[in-house]
Amino acid sequence: MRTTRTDVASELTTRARLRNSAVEIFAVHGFDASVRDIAAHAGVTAGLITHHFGSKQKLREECDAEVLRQYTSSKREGMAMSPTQSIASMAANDEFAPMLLYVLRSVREGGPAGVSLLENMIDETVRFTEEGVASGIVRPSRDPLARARYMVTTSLGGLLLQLSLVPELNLAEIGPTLRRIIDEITLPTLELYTEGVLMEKRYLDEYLLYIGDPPGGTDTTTSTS
Amino acid sequence: MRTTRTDVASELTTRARLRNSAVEIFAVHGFDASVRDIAAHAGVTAGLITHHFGSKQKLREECDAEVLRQYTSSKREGMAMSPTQSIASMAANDEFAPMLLYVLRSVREGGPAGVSLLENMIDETVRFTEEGVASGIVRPSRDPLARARYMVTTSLGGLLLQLSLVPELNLAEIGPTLRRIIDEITLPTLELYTEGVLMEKRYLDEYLLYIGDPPGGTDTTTSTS
DNA sequence: CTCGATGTTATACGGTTGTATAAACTTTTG
DNA sequence: CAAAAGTTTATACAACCGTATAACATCGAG
Repeated sequence: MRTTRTDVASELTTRARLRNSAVEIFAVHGFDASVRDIAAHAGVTAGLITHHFGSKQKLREECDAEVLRQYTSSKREGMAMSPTQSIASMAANDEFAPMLLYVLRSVREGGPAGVSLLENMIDETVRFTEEGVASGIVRPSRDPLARARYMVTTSLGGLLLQLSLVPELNLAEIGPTLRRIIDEITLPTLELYTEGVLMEKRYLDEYLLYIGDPPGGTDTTTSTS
Repeated sequence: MRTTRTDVASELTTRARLRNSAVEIFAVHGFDASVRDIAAHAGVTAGLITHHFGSKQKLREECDAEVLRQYTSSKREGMAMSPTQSIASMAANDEFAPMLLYVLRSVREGGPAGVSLLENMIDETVRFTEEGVASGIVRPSRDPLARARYMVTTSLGGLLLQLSLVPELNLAEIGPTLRRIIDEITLPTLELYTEGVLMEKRYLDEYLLYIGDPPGGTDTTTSTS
């Protein structure tokens, strides 16, 4: 029985070592990576992983929980940020590279972990934009939740799409690659977010007319055109 | 030897039938779907597919080519459109559902087929926005190529991200799902594209000042800080 | 009618996967 | 020191994968 302090510590570190190895392999090679690859990366045999986690699914769940914990804790440091800002700041720290890539893969896969992460980011963006509206920095929206969902899915999806264009990126390349991508999208993002793309308000007005009252806005006066 | 006309026709239709079956299975179940599943969906055995295409890789390549052909031909009907518009118009036609889902999966996977499709869309968007700028509809950009790349990757990536949140969508649900997603993002897209999000030009101006002259401007003076 | 080419299936082989089991090794404990 | 508990490996098994091979079925050509 493990009673001594060193025993407990070594057991925990072994579990943690295997889990971290799994996170890295999952992040780099995707969630179809074999248990044997994960074990080899940790310098052990596949049976040890089964012995510690029972099944690959359980291992995956522990990885999800750990990555979620790392993600939220490394985000709580500063103030409220947009998900893109959070990711950008994490991309600056190479230590967070595996966790970050794991998060992106989770979201792209669309499983339960990815969905909860995404909903988390959307909620955060709603709060972030509300603060911005209150302080006069952000323009109010006719449907703040839809806008937050749109901003998160497009920015995150765009990042994912550009990442998937890089063939087999290893752990060392994640940070620089993310920073390069974020560098390249900074100008278009700022242009779009401050000036828009369309010169005329026609299309928006026509859509608002077609769709009727915008959600949330109790528009009693029929002020057309 | 196949000399008669009927022989050639039947052979071609068999190949086409297998190929179309493969496209559907790849579209719905992803590119990890087994050859046996594809064969079962076509009502044949796995050996027949190997006999006709040699290997799974070859089958995949023929599917890529066929889908690319369908995509470009079903797009050439109208005038120049943004990729999102093209996808939206295709989503209205349930017949295009497998091809459309296959295209989206290809792009998400990031293989050669997906990369060429994406580059194709970016080029098209550059031309599309150039026409818009010329006719006064679209606001000029400081870096038109970067903006086109940004618009394509974000809109397409956002679509992909929202699609991956729908668990195991079958062929009949693709059309309605895509239409629902596009409906939900229409208002935020129009808001963002006509009004932007930020109230002040500060952030853009500060970035332009920080980065120096926008690309295309040959900045010879070493203007530090 | 026979022959041969072609469409199709049945079967099998080597590889990889997740996982179960038991043995060997290491460390702690009584 | 020896017994026990925990750690790690070696091995095996069943399932599935892509693919190769040979046999069977079908049908037109000479």
